[in-house]
Amino acid sequence: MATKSDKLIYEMHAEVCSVFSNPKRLEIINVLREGEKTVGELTKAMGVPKANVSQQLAILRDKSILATRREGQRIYYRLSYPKMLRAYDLLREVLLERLEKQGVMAKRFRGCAS
Amino acid sequence: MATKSDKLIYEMHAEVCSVFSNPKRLEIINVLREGEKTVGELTKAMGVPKANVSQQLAILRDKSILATRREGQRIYYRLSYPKMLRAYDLLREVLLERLEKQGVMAKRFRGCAS
DNA sequence: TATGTAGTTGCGAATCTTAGCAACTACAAG
DNA sequence: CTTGTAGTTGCTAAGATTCGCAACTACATA
Repeated sequence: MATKSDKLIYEMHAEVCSVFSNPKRLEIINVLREGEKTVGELTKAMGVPKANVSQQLAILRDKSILATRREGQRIYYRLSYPKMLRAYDLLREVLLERLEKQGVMAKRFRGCAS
Repeated sequence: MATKSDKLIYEMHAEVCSVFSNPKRLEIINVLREGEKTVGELTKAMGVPKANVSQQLAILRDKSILATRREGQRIYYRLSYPKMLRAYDLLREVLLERLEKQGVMAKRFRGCAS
């Protein structure tokens, strides 16, 4: 049986993972893969209101997934844990496998050979 | 700039990842690591009401993260994508690194040498 | 000090998630 | 057909997330 502290770990684990449960946060993480970026650069890359980007950045910063560096007026964001990128990629692979499997199913259903 | 179909991929990616954003689902995945289990076994292992476990299983099944096999009255659940376990482990490592870093900080703050 | 640019924060409304409970279906054995 | 065990589903209240908007702080330059 799971102990009380097991439960606590699962909760903290879920908190870290929940970083990945939002498309905008995933996009931020993916853009930061190339290296550190300012809020303005992220905003432009994503085509999303600055305040909204800043809110997502705050969530990532609070979970210490991102670190920052100020340079004059600009604030540069970067990834704190490059390991997250491996998890990101693995989960995207799972998505792609799933889509392919479903695609094959859809084709079979429609009676296509290829 | 991110295209419309990029956005769609990010959304589907987030959907897959959101599987990890709940402690009970993480526990289910972790228990299934040992091999397939019935709902009753999961319920016992987790100490959570059966209906609640079943709901989480339904979410995982709908996202095709889990597959099932019936045997008499019992239904066995198993992981469809073992890759998810690697992502699970990587994200737990991130958590542990973060905790350790914070632990070190806390110790420094309290002035402990070790 | 005043103005502009970069970024953050607070708030409210709409939406999604979660958990508990009761009622339900599915199978097996008598 | 009835009873028991295994699992699922529908409903609902409480709580969490998300997004847009306006107001805010921080720094630089004049």
